[in-house]
Amino acid sequence: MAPSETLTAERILEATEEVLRRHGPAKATVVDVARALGVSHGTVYRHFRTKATLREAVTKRWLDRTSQTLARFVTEDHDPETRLRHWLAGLFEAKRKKAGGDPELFATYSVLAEEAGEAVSDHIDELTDQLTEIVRAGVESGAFTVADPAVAARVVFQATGRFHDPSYAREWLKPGVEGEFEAMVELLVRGLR
Amino acid sequence: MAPSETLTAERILEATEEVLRRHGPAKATVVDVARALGVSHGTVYRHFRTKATLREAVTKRWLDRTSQTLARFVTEDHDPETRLRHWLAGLFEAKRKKAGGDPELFATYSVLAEEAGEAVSDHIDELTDQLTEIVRAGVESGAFTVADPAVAARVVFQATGRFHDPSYAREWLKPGVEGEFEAMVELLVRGLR
DNA sequence: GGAATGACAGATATTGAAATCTGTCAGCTG
DNA sequence: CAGCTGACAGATTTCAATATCTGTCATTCC
Repeated sequence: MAPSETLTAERILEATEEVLRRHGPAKATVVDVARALGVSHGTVYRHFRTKATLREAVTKRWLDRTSQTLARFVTEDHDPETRLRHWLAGLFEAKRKKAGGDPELFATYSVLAEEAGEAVSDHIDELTDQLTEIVRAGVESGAFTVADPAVAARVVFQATGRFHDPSYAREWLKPGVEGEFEAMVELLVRGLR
Repeated sequence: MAPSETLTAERILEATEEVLRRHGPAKATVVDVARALGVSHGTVYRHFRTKATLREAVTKRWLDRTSQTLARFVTEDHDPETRLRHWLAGLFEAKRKKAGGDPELFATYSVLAEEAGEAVSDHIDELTDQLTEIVRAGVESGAFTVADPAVAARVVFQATGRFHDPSYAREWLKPGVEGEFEAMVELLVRGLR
């Protein structure tokens, strides 16, 4: 019962990510994944009903990594405004690092995210919930003044889209983005106070 | 010297738009444009050096229509905050109307805009300049308090990207966008004051 | 008997040959 | 002679035949 002999969903997802890294989103097939695992493709279909399901699962896994990284800023030991600034900076930083560090893999996952409508909107909901939590704390402490924290959080998330939406990834390399990001956060924080 | 006998750049652009409307961005060829005008394609090349130049010109023409629509809000007879609100609402309205009224043509121009890097960034510069003008007036009247109107204008433009960037066009149909837009403008205006 | 296999049908992707397009230019035309 | 034409070379696109892939399931294997 060595791990290499038990075929789990997790092992399939690892192999899928590897195949995606190698072949890219257009050419990565279920047959490739099965080959990488040394099983027949029918076996992969026993764990994931369709290719789309498999892709969505691997995408969700990728998105969840970001959510988890950011979760710590929500409960951080700072005042709400600082937590908000850290959370936004953390989101931008995380995305920029992913995009800059392995551009091909990032492009691959951007394509997958395009397909995986629900996984993405769930992810956005999760991030917005985290933001809402911070804004709500700010309202309670009197640092922020907004009618509805959930609405304010969504607006802040959307306003900063340029710094986390993958379709703007190429902008993240330009000199001056850092300054634009600072100015954006400044304006939004002022609007919340 | 009837207009139908004089081949001007403008007539070529009209024909190009018509061909794009009919065939879409992928299949619209210079030969099609020449055929629509009843001339040889060599003649079209006399007015536009390349197909890319022609496409960029027709894109610029399309973008300029929006710039002109919005220009009137800059000098409108209202206080700066109202002008800002009108300008932003006008931008959203104009884009949404274009996208909703003729989705295929909008999709066609979205593709063209993707290719025409410089025409688009010029257009964005022009819109940002208009916004800067309004923000500057607001700072002078004491309605707004910002260090640099140009920076603030760019941030406001970027923050509202979701409501004017063509890549978000499908979001514009969802119920509730109107409310999201209002909330966004509210937060930004508060941040500027 | 529960998990894995591999043959299969229909859908999708690849390939290479033929058709069309882009951009040039020498010559025609009014 | 200024503006237009159409033939041309090289690049790109189309199309149809071929190969591969997706998803199923009767059978095999441990």
